Amino acid sequence: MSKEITPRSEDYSKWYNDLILKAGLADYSAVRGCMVIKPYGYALWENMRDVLDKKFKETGHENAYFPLFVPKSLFEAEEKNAEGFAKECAVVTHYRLKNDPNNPGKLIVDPEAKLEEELVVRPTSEAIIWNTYKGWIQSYRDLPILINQWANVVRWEMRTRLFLRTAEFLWQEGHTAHATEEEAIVETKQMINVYADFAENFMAMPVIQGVKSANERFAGAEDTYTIEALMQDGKALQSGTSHFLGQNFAKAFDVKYITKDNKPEYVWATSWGVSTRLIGALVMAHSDDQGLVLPPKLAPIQVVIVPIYKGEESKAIIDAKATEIMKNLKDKGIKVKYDNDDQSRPGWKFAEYEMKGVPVRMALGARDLENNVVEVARRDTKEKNVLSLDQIEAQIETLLSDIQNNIFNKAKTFRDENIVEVNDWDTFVKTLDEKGGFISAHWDGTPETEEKIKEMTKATIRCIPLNNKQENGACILTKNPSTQRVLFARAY
RNA sequence: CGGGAGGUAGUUCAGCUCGGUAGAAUACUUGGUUUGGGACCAAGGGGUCGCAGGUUCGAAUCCUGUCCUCCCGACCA
Repeated sequence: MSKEITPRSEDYSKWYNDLILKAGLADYSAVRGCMVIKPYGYALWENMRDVLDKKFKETGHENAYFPLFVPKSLFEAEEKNAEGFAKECAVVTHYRLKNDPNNPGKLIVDPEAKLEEELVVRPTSEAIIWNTYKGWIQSYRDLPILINQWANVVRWEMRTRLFLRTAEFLWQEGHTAHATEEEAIVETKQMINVYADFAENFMAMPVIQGVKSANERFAGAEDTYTIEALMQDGKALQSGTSHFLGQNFAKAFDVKYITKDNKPEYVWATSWGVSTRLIGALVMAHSDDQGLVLPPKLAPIQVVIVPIYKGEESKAIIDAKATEIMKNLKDKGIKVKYDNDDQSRPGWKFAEYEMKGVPVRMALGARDLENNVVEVARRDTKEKNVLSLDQIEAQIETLLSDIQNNIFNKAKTFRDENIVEVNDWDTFVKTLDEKGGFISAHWDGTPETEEKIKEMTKATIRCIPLNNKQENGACILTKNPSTQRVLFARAY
């Protein structure tokens, strides 16, 4: 069949692309670097979005929506932020097309319709949002502002990869304003915790929480907190970030509030986001050469029932039983699909749902009905078991939970096996080349050293883990004194 | 932006070296037989060969230009 995917061992990136395309998550589009998210991929995003949205609301945030376009003068207000994003901005310069007089049927940009001021298509929304917050904040009574928006952003990346880095992507961005530094820092940490909890308990993807080095920090932030995950090929993936923005944006947009003591004070800010990149992370974290492996908590379909019948009469009987099982599972809140499509045969369906990563498959045939059993296959281990149809709902519920735990543990074991402490340069380089993974090593704390290491090895500091153990040591490269280890890796 | 690969049927690709009526597999349509791991038989439909020029009696094939996509790198979430 044409639906085979390239094995990971042969070509990891080809495997990844094959998987996305053949599992029906996304397609390439006519636009460079932009992809079409297909219904199955979008369903996955919706599930992620719903869980996150609930968590944001539980932590006191509200959703709002700000414009796609940012006037250039606003965009450039916060210098570091502007500088950081400038080289990847799409810019709107005109607002009208007209017929090409020299080429009938074709359109040209109407030179008469040049904008007074260019509009930047948002690569992130701090500028437009802080310009707005200025009008909303006068007193300490107006604080905090805790807002999130679900949106698309555009970053004109030189090289793109499905989900991991696309020119346009979907994300959420939280933007909060606080009266005190302390409160803003608490918020920043709270949100990275929300992300870590989501990654581990829903995506079943273990992450390391930490702080970015100055080089890797978000443009315009005082501190960037990150969750870092490890992919199966040994490369790290930054999966979510939460920024403490200090008073940088408040100063840039002149956002002050009057304190209880009637003194003007700049507002403290945070911003935090995760994107459709998480889908790429999810794919790479668990999937295998047969296709996707999805965590039950996020899978668009948790259980698929495949009927196996001979003739119409047998089909009718199995239909009846399968429909009953489906109803009972649905009553338990389980997402079930009963695939009684007569156009494809069971074997084809088995392969297809494995490709799509459906966690549990039930195969129900006449033979099973006679014995009051059903064949249940789990996607993660590919184990098949014949289970009694009595209390099947409870058994499936347990199984789904087992699968969720199992794929998390598997990913965690892999991750833990791939964090190594390294104390000398040769081993550092050798480990990167041969094994990949996170390397815990001493660093002298200077941006120059980090830059040099990056140039020499392509490895960057992924983060300085939170609650990092303090110990004296010597920098892996310069041998200068160091007080703690940081995590290095090659990253996506 | 540098390097590489590519654009021919819905899809994957062959054909190009050496110019001569556009091919395969798969998918699709119809009919039949099937259904416990990607079914089988029969018939059928489907492509201005990325685009624009040029050479030629004749171009998917040769030449020039151009657009686009993917992969690797630099940049980045």
